[in-house]
Amino acid sequence: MLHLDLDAFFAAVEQRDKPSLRGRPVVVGGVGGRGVVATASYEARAYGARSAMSTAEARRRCPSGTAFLGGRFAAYRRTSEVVMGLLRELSPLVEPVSIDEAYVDLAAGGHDLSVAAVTELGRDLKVRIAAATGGVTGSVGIGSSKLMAKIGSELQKPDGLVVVPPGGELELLHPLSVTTLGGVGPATAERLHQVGVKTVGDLAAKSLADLVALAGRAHGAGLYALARAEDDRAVVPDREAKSVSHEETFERDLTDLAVLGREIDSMAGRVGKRLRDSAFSGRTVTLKLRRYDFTTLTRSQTLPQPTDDPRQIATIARRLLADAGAEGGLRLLGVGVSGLSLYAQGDLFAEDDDDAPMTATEETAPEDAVPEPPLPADKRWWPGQDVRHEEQGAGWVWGRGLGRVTVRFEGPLTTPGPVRTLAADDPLLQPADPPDWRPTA
DNA sequence: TCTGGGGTCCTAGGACCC
DNA sequence: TCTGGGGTCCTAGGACCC
Repeated sequence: MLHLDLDAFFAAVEQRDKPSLRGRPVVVGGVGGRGVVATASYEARAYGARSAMSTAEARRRCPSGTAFLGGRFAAYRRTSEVVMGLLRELSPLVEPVSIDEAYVDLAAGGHDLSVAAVTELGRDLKVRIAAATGGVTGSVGIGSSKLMAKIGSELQKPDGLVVVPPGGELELLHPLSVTTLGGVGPATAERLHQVGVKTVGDLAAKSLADLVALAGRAHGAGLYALARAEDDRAVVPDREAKSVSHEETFERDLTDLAVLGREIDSMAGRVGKRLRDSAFSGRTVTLKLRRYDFTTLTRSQTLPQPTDDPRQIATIARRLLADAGAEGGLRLLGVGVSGLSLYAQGDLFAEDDDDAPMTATEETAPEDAVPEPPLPADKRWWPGQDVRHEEQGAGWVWGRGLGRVTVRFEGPLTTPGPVRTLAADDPLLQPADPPDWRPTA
């Protein structure tokens, strides 16, 4: 496994594009009164500027002559894509973790996995990245798992290369601070410190039961394994998005519900557009708000059908805001949609085609009060396109116009058949479906 | 002039169902 | 005459990551 982490990425792109910034402290992030630092160049880090620090604090620490920049995300994305392209030459299994970070499964790329060979590969990769990006450097870690590769890339930043030889994992891991492990943030670190755990070695001495009691079932079991360098997490090249959201911190706290309503409309517009651009829609609309005193809460509502409609998203978010109230003022609002499915409202079913798969319908949500035209006899639904789940020959098909139509097939969906419209009381839709029913009939 | 924005995953309680 | 045992879905919050 290889892990690549580009060094002070946003600041490095700025220094590449603007020679006058080279060798000078550069801070990229929010430049408004409530901004925070996204990336500080290594020159700025020398003065104590750090990611996630308020920009005001970074201004205090850095000398005059420091460049404070708002960021040019299109440029970062282009540069990132160049780098990801180089990684994909190494292996079909590349998992971008963020715009400046990725894992590569070298085994899947058919490489010689000897220490000497992967060391050479890492060196060569760094040279090619610098050449292709005009001087952006990256730190590379290579090891037997995601855990070891990631730790390797952190050990010699910037411009580092660390190969962890197989068998050397625990020797490297155990002296390190527990906070080196992914998933150990401030809260977990504090609790671990209270029971005397400072290093990964200390962690490895704890029982599974102790860690589960301390950090919860999933997290505790994860820590127990990582402390032993047990990590079989696979590289997942194409993760599907699970939610889409937009949020904004205001320069000054807002109280006026009319003003806040317009902010919601604008955010719902962005979210709806992004959903539409990616052909997703979602059922759960979430409003996030942060009050004047930084208390943060979320309110959500789940719809019977997925939506990507900005007006519908905004209407729900506005109502959630009205219920939550804006007393004292809000410093942040956010609008999000989750529970996503690949689903085009109507469009998938609008085209007529004569491959004539089988289908059946049942209205499941009469309270939706969707005006309900009789189902046209020539309507075609496409199991192959819209099956959301396939297992043991069972599947669910989505229709339009009648609300959500959920049909359960007790048979393979592979054989097309003629369209059938079943009444709600059709025996085929009853719980006692004959187990050998084939929807080819 | 403290404390961004975009996400993921997990937990827990309550409603509801069989 | 005092309370099952699964399971799913929804909501809310929290920890964490980059």
